[in-house]
Amino acid sequence: MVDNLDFKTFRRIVDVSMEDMCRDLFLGNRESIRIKKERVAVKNLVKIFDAALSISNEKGFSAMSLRELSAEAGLSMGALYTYFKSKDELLDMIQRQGRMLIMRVLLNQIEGIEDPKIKLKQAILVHLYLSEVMQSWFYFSYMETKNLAKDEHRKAIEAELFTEKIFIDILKDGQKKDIFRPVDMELAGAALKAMLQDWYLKRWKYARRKVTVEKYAAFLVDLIETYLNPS
Amino acid sequence: MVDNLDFKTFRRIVDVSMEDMCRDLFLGNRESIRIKKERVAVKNLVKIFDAALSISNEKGFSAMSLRELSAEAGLSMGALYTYFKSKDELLDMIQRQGRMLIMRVLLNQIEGIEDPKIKLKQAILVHLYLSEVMQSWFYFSYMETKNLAKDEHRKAIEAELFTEKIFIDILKDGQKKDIFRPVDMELAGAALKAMLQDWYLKRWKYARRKVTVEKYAAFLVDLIETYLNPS
DNA sequence: GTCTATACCAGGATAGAC
DNA sequence: GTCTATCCTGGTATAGAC
Repeated sequence: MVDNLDFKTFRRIVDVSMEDMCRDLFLGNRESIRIKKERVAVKNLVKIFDAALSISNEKGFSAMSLRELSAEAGLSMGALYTYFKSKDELLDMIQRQGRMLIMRVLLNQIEGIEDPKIKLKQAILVHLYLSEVMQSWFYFSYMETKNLAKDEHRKAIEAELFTEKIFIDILKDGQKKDIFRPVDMELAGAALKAMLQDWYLKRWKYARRKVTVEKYAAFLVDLIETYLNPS
Repeated sequence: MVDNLDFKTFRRIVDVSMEDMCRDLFLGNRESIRIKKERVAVKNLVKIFDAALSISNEKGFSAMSLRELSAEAGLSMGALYTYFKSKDELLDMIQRQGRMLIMRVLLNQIEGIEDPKIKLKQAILVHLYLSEVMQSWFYFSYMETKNLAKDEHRKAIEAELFTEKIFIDILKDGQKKDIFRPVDMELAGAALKAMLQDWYLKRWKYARRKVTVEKYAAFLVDLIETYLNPS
């Protein structure tokens, strides 16, 4: 039986940062990025991504002008365009890279757990902690999905359904093993997903009420377990 | 003891439509709207609002050009500007008018109910049914809140907290009367709100899975009642 | 690799004819 | 009340100097 994963431990064992994300991006797109030195490229990509998320989450990606982005990132317009070919491509890059990172961490942290109850809890904790560390990315991703080009839009929807399916599969497994009572697990999974998303979509609200991520996690686990307990 | 409000009945007894909303808007802003004939004004406002919601929900309000809006609404650019002074004002108008309508209906439909359990159910049903009828407005409102000017933005946040508080108050009342078990009602209210919002934010998902609003409502009531049942 | 200067176009907004 | 024609700002994108 594994102990509860707490937030501090999560941060220590899981390597997630803007820098990692940008390094992955650089290594995976060497051809299309005109800058060749890794140190320089990663440093600037971090500045660009940070600035883009910060401005976009304030006023929306399409309302962000590249002049603004250039000022906030501390790079000239010309320099920006050595990292991406168009504003739309920048949007795609941010979304794609974030999705990859999330999938990797989430799957990684729950694999090998057999007990559905423990696995469910672990998945909830990892999802919440991830969205706590990468809040600006999660918020951005949610809000800007509909502005993506068709192909990327489709992939974003698939990713959303895929993570939801991870939860639904755990729930169904638990039901088969008579650990959870028989309810509509598709709806339960959707509801769970909605509450997980609320954590990063309404961060201002929870911050104002001084709700920590661990308190929210405990509440969520309690709620879902109470609902699923055999009666 | 009241019977469950079903969706069909709701549609019959509650008068909500774009036209009503636009008539209210016209009557409340006679001075600032340059058109004087009610019939003409309301007809065109409906066309403008419908077009604006449809385009914005596809690609975002700030990405919608007024030329596009003018084409979709079937009015010239010049005509558009007799109904609002600027694109930003249009955004404010839509948001403000929708908020008023929702408050009116929601408060109206739950007032006078004493039993917390029945009142909670009624509030959930009314919220879901309202967002079903006005889905495009709810989606728009959620997605575009952050693009509002400072003052309207503040009001939108207040409205969000106000409706949440309606739920939290019912929950706390039930707890005081020992009908619900003692849990953190602020968190329960927030979670409930998140699931209510998911209904209009992820409509495509529920439509694809053929989940009706009444099925979703029943699920939500079951989930929250199970959680709150005294143990 | 990065900057400045500039091209070019689309956007919001309005004047004035009908 | 509505339309057409036009203004002008500010947007994305790039060329070419350093």
